[in-house]
Amino acid sequence: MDRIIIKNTISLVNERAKICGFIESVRAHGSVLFFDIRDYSGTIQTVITSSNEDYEVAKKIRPEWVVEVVGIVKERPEKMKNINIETGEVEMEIESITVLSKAKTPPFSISSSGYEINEELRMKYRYIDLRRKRMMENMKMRHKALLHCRNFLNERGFTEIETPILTKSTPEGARDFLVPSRLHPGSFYALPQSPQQYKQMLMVAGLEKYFQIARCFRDEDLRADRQAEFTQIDIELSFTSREEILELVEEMVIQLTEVLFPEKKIKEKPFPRISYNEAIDKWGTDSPDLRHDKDNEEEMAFAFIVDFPMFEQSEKGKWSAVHHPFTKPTQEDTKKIKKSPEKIFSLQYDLVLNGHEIAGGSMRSHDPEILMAVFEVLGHKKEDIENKFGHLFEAFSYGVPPHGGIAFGFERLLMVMRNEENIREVIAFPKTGDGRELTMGTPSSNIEKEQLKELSIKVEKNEKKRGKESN
RNA sequence: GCGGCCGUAGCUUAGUCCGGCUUAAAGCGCCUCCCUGUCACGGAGGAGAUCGUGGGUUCGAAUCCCAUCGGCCGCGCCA
Repeated sequence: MDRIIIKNTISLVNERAKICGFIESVRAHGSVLFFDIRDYSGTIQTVITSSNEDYEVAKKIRPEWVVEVVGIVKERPEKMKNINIETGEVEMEIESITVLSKAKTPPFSISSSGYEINEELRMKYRYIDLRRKRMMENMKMRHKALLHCRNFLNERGFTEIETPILTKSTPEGARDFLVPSRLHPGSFYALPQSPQQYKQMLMVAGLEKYFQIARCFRDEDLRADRQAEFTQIDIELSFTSREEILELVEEMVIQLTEVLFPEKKIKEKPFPRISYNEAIDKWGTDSPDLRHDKDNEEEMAFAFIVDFPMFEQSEKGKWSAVHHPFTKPTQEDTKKIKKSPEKIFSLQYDLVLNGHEIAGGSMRSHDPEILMAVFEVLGHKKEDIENKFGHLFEAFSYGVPPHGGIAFGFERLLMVMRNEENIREVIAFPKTGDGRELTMGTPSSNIEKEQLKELSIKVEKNEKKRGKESN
């Protein structure tokens, strides 16, 4: 007999069926036993009486054991229906029950939302934590949202392309995670902070409309809405304009909201375009929360922030790019760019939602002279530029379509959509505040000497930190 | 790197300010027994805590002091 998923039992009244799942709760009444059984689709009440030959086995069954049940789905008598659960109009009369796996008592309750439970404990036993309804729904919505975006972009002619995870350290920007190379002792790959340069080279390749669901890595300190490892929906297209890109992502997130989160109200359509200077003047931030009521989780206040300054200056007088150096300045006179960087604006844009920056992008400099001028303002020497970005200049020298793009911080978007305060709630196995993953116990210093030797790595022991090791 | 908050049974917390009425309390969970219609089942009983760790002050420390470890949030950082 094939196993059916629990939510489908509703349509099988008076039929024999097999279900599998976890014991959610046990209610014992002498010679009648009720088990609520849960699988990923839902929960159903099952019942067994002392006349059943499996009754003695059933009496020993405890919450979270994994069982297989064969029985008859019955409509419940009117007064025994439970309108509070999806399958509350039916129950399964157990004919036979088999224990597939016993379970220890879980270290914490999984019937609650889980917010009250010590997070370190939740992370250590994440595979149990994910059993709770809220987490299960977060994971399912994550899947649906990603699928929605993938389908949306596919329908508009975008090609999904995977760029390397083992890539090259990028100067400036965030710290890189480095990976030692065995075949090239002393050389390192870096994990991508974003697929930025690869996707621009795909434009040189003529692929025109690219997207990727891209894992990105930044070795910086974490925040409630920031992880070291995260997912971007990364988009780039050729022969485009700022407005075309804004309209594309606007349509994508409006559809996403209306299809998957119909309870949400989008405050303003089309999204307002607000200049950076106006945002700073009015709200003192470039990611303002524009909701009427800041406590209203159902209100989605999207806005595009545009017209960013190209450069910002540190206290020491060093210039850096507000976004990244590939962003196209609005000024095309390279002399003016170099002479007064403070006056230069860029074709950068951010999408903000309820006080969170959820996407950022720009039109890119495809003119090598402008790109070079920007690098010079940033204080790179000519040979440095050749060394670090020569590949991009060379690529551009073979003909490059004007192009631009955008990248979504996917988890941040999802976090807001799911009314979560923390990005960890929408990630299956997230990192703690100090960058550890507690289920596996990463990072680990428990590396075989032989492995280190192959990689030509010597480790200076840091006694102070060793106590934190999980393995 | 800096700042704030936090750490007491398996879980969530009370007690900490103001040291002794504490043999450290409660709810949930767990174990045993009873119960044929519950669905947060109910009833009876029971086990379970060297109060994060180390040191100090004191006749006496969960409580005061010092150090240390761990967690969360924020700042820096995040092209």
